[in-house]
Amino acid sequence: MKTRIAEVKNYVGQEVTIGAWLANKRSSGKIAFLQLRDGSGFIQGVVVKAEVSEEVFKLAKSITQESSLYVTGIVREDSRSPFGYELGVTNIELIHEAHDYPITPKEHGTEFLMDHRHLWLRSKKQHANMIIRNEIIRATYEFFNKEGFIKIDPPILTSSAPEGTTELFHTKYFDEDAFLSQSGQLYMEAAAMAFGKVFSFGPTFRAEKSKTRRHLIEFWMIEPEMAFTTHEESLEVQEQYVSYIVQSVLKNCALELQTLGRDTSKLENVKAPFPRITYDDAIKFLHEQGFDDIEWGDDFGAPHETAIANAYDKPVFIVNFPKDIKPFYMQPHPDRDDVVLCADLIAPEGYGEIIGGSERIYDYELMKAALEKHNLPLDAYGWYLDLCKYGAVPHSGFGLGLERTVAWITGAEHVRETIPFPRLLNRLFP
RNA sequence: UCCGCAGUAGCUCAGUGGUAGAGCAAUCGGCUGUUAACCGAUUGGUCGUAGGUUCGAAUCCUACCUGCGGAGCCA
Repeated sequence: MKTRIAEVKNYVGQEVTIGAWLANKRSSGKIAFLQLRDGSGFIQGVVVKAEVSEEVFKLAKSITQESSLYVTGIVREDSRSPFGYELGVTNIELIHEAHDYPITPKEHGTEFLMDHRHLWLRSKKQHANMIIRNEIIRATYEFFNKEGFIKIDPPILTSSAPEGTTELFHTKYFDEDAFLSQSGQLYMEAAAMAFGKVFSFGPTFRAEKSKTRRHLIEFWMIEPEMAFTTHEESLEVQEQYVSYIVQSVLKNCALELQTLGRDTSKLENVKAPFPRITYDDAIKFLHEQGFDDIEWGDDFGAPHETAIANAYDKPVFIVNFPKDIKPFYMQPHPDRDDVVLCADLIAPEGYGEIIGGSERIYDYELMKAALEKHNLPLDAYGWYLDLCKYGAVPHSGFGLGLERTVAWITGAEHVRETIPFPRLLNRLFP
């Protein structure tokens, strides 16, 4: 019976064949332990000299790391295995013999591992990272489908910047100038007026010279947008959504979290509702904590975000930022002219901002004035202004950065380990 | 763009002016329950690049390149 490692629990006591790669091996004179992986999981194959042919035992002792094999054996439960099962090998068929696999079972530096990212993905921890990333993606689709959202795909090639500030990747669109999308939000607002509740999930490009553990040049963002929805209602969706993905990972990726050595007690507590602190109170709090390098009107730096996050045992919303440090499309606070209806969600343990969201302006004159104030060309934004012209409604939305969320949940040191092939300031390879 | 750190064997590193080293990987041998297995042997070098100081430079000086960590900006 041909099967995969993830399925062997269904075949205890039976003989199965698995297509696998050799991750590592240990052997002595009369027994060999093969650490096998097949993409679905990791299992140990035990080859006992007395139980197999001489050729098979000789082969077992000589197989090189990352050679591909068909391994046949009897599945048995074993408490010594973290996975719970092992394979009593009866036969091995060598498919391809690998030589001088670069990533050895010892430690390696970041540069070397990143240069071999195409091979590094095979290792146990990177495998666990990608499985958890996949679970977050799966739970995202499940959550939004359950809540009645429609998935809408905004364009990646665009003619204008949603927010005039950040640097965009410039390219040519035949004879025109074009830019890679840095956010699908404006398109999602149009989609929300067509479908009510929508979400996007796709790549985003920022040509920023950012070089920290929280930044990628190309990253993936989930951007829901909801018509007839206030800022407060949007916050409730956000905390429900984040709780849902954390609880899904805890439920479905226990082995992967264990492989990564993640302290899950800090994740178990992540259940809605999340605490909220106003920008005003956050500034006061920071001053009380002894930060004298920030004043009302400044944006938070990484140390500020971390200090605020550390005051809570769940993700925390910072709400109502000053208008001047936020993008043009945010709805002003009804009682105050100087702040807008927005929130950043700060993840615990120093992982920083994972969501930015707001209620959007829907008054035509207000939007027109906002565009003009930011020197954005009205002709390029004409289609966006149309949304305020034909049946405008209060609406809110947010963007969640996938890699930062994966980094937080997996406990990764750096977001580069949370995406299969990271694009960084100095890395476009492999 | 700015600040700080680093570049020596395939990998991780030691070596601060006088013959280029260790562990791992690889190869060979040993070992019946290993968990980065262990033990013995063998193989393995343009010391990031260019220039300079010196009888002599991996080591000191200058420039450049590359990477890492952080800042700003952001998700």
